[in-house]
Amino acid sequence: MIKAATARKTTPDRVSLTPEDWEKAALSLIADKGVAALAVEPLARSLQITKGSFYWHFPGRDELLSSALKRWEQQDADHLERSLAADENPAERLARFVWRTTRQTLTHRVYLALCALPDDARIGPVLKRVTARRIQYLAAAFEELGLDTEAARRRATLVYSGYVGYLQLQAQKVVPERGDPAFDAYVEHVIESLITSMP
Amino acid sequence: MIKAATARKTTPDRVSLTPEDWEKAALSLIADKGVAALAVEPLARSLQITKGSFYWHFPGRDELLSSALKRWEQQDADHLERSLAADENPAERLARFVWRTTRQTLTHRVYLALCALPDDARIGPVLKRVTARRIQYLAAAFEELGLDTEAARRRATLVYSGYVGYLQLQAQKVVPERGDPAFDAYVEHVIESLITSMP
DNA sequence: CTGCTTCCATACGCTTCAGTATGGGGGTTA
DNA sequence: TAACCCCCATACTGAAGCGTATGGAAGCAG
Repeated sequence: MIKAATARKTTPDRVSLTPEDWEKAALSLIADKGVAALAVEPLARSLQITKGSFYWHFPGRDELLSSALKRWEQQDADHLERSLAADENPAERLARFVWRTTRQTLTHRVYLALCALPDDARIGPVLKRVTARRIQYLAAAFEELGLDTEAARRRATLVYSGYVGYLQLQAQKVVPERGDPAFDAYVEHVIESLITSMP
Repeated sequence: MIKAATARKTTPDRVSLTPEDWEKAALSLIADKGVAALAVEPLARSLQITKGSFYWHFPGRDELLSSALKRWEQQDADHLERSLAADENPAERLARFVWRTTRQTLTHRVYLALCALPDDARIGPVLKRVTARRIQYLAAAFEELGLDTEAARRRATLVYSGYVGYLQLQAQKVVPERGDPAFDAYVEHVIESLITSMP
């Protein structure tokens, strides 16, 4: 019908969408509305385009989800990598890690959304790998601080549980968000209780 | 068409379903497959019955969800009530509380499922009330132990975050389950780190 | 026996989304 | 300019699920 309206561009110089565009849009949608809301047609609408485009780039919904998760996992692994590269002392690194988790909100919201469907065949393995990697990172730092392997793992699990749990509580809006002074006080409390006070 | 097959009864002596039956079945389904899986027709099938029954007892899906959540919340509040009634000393009560959370798996699985949709208009308020109640319970105990109001609240938040986070990690199967000796060791570690070691 | 209420079966229309089929516009290449 | 390929639009089919309409069986009241 009307063709003149097709000159619309979200990013100024892109005329055709790439798989990467779809994957990033998918991750945004997941972060925002959850994995269940990841449907082809609504996503296409949000990109001002039709399904025809999608099914040219991807075989189906599952492949989009898998690709998006793969991208997300890679990104998360890179973050950890860079954290390890900074060779501060372990306590400093842990404290920094905790503080850093209070930023990068998109990654966390995706993580939170994925936590909702740990039994999904496509989500479960990715989620498990990411979680295991993060806990392993924490455990290694605690071990450097002098704890034996098992104690370090327990402590790492506790710290990480605290992180995941707090994400949930934030989503429920029962705890202060970043920006609130009470939030900073809480993070200090966590670091004090679980990191600084090492025997 | 065929009418002779209608003499089916799941529980031997029940001839007609009650709203309570539907609500309990709904909670089981939520605990098992999540809130998104709560659909009228599948639920009816699992009860060996048709939609016609459901829409006689409930106006619609939303009302079933609301009723089921109401029942769940009441049940949870009762549990807390009984916990408070036992007038042990606060430290003992906290330790018992932590240990008790390792049982009542259905309640926890429902809680976990609800955590996945904190923004839902029907789920959010219920979830928020339950969470706030539990944290308040913990904070009160910590205050009895001598912490000032804010410190008690921070500590309670940390303990509760640890609980919620561990639920998530269990769902991901990256941490030991109840029954595993490592699980007991971990719970002991939590109690030791966050409760016993009070200044 | 009649009539009324309770509880459920069956059949229908409506909506949303997955996936397919097919065609066409626009740029590139020869 | 003619052929071709990339990218997308449009128009289907089919599966699920929500909610509605209606009828029927079984029990109880009178």
